[in-house]
Amino acid sequence: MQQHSDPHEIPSANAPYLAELNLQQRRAVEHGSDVLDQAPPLLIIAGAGSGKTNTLAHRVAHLIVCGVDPRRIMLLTFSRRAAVEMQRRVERITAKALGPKAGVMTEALTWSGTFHAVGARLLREYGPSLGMEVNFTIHDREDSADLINLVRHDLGFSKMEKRFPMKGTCLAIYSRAVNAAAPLAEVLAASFPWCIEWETELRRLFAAYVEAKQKQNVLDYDDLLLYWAQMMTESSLADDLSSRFDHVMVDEYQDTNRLQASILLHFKPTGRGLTVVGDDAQSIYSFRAATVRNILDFPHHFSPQAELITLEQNYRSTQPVLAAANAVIDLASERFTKNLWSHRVSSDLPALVNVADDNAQAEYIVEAILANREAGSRLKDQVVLFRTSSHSATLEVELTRRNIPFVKFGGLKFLEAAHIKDVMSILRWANNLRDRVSGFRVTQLLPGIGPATAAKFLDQVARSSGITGLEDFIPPAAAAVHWDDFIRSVNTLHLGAAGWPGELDLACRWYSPFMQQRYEDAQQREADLVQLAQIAASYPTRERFLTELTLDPPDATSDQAGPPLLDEDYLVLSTIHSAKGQEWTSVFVLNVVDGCIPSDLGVGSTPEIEEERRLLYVAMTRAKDQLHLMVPQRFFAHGQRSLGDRHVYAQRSRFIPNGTMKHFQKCHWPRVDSAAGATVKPRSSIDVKAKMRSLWA
DNA sequence: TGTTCCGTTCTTTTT
DNA sequence: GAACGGAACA
Repeated sequence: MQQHSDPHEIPSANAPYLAELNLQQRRAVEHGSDVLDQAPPLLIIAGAGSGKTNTLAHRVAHLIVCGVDPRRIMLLTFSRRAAVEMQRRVERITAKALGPKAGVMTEALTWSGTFHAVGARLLREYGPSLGMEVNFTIHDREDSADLINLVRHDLGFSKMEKRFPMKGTCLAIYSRAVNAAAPLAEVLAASFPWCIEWETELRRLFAAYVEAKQKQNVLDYDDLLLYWAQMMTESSLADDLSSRFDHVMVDEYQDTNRLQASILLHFKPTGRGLTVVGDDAQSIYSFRAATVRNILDFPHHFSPQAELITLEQNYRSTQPVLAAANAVIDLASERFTKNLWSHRVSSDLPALVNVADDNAQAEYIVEAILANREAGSRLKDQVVLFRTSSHSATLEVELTRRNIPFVKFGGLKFLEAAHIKDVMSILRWANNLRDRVSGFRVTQLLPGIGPATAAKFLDQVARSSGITGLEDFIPPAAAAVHWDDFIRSVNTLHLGAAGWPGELDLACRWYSPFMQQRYEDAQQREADLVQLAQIAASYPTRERFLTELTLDPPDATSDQAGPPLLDEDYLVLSTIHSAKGQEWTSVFVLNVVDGCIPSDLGVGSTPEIEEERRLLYVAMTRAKDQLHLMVPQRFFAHGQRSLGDRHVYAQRSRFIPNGTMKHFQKCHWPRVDSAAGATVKPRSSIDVKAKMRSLWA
């Protein structure tokens, strides 16, 4: 697979596979194809629905057709899902141009994935040059929080007279400091002002946390970027890596953070062969330290500057949907780009639907969705979006009651269930006996063993080279019956004697009795383990399974439910964040009220409010034909104050002020038939009860 | 030392 | 409504 030296082989401007692109898209696709790996950097600002993914896929395909070795292309995406989708499209487009031999080429496009996944792969490869061990374990967010908690206890921070920040908060602070590449004091002042007084302790905590990770040979998500970034500051390694890739492309660049930008700039310092794509109006991940400055400042990092191409024609939405979305984003205090336009005419304005409460909201949506299905629209063409995973609870109950299949993205993940974590911990611990979080969890599965005994045992394991030959450790009486089997099973796994995926079966078989004892609903959980075994079978090795599952956890009910469900029709429920980059014919957005969008947690500062505005914009621009914004008059706030939950009277979101109303049709539901007199639904008694309780508050 | 129970605090979005 | 820390009990 060598590059063509003969310029005549470069596809002519009339290549049929490029025919359906518009002028701007075409420019983006063909940028630099006359000079191939000498191409100057390219920045594509691509508005919502402007064919961004398609353009990038065409660019990759075009490069391959022009003779670029696909093994020398790196494609960095925001999620694994996006990477898979991109790959699929590149394949299709390349096949049009190259016919049957295209498959071989696109198969070789192996360097595509998230920054984290690619980082993990590089670190396994370059680890030895960095003084790292290669068989490191990757901790997910919960594991990392657990480890930080252990350290927090060791340092005695868990019992101060004033309460020390909780493990999740500690990790969030650490993570932000790392990803924003900012000093601790700055991070505390900007994002965690209530923790400022703990700066000294936090610094000690983080130092000890880093030390613990290294001792145990584990990396957290942030380390995958941090070590990669460190590697890039070592010029010999950076040069080596840089010379392996002619083209580096980054999707969703508006949602990258400073650490990722620094990796990129060291990777391709001249910018040659670099393409980044994004839309500043859709930046919604600043809570993860993403900064929109990355995309705005991109052109100035290079000389000559990056070429800028803007895609403004929207192919997705009808004009009225787009007009409403534009009206929302127009009110943003800072706007950097473009006004989207569309040829797709429609007389239907987006609907702003007033309903009484959460229940009415759920009923309305179910009715509307069924009506759409009657009219020929599949469930799959419709989506319900929400700010917070818990907002869909009532709707989920209603969908279940009415027997409407659905899949939910975002929120609680399969891997977060206790029994799944237990089994995963067994495997991870067997893989790396120094991984204390896993060992701690596994050891305590045995009856009679709690934190103190587990800690003592793990100390011994750490001092010896394996798990056997620790005869001097005497388990407590209650655990004695299980002890030999425990040691034998873990050791078998540790030695890798059972093979993959047989090892998972072994782990499950050992674990099962403890699960039966521990949980009432063991039956249900047993089914999850079967599910896990199915997933495991699709990975070639234990290490790949552990790594890739940590970096790309299956979504709550989709991947988990597996292929059979994918053939069926189902409704999609998703957080707005998880809906990024996707589109549906009909979109319903829940709780478009102040307190939900914007979230009342996010109204502290102007940038936070602006991000919430963009979030609504992202939600609205997912719609092709139909858009419903739901406005319940009351919503249920989890009882933060005193006695239990309470209803809050809600205002329409501040992002839809009166001035924007002309873009919407206002509806009320249930409809009040004025001729026959108001058909008022009987009020539920909940309010009365709450009032009674509050008499005694 | 392990387990259970009770009171307090915090509650988003995800690789 | 969950998760944590502390206290009481086995």
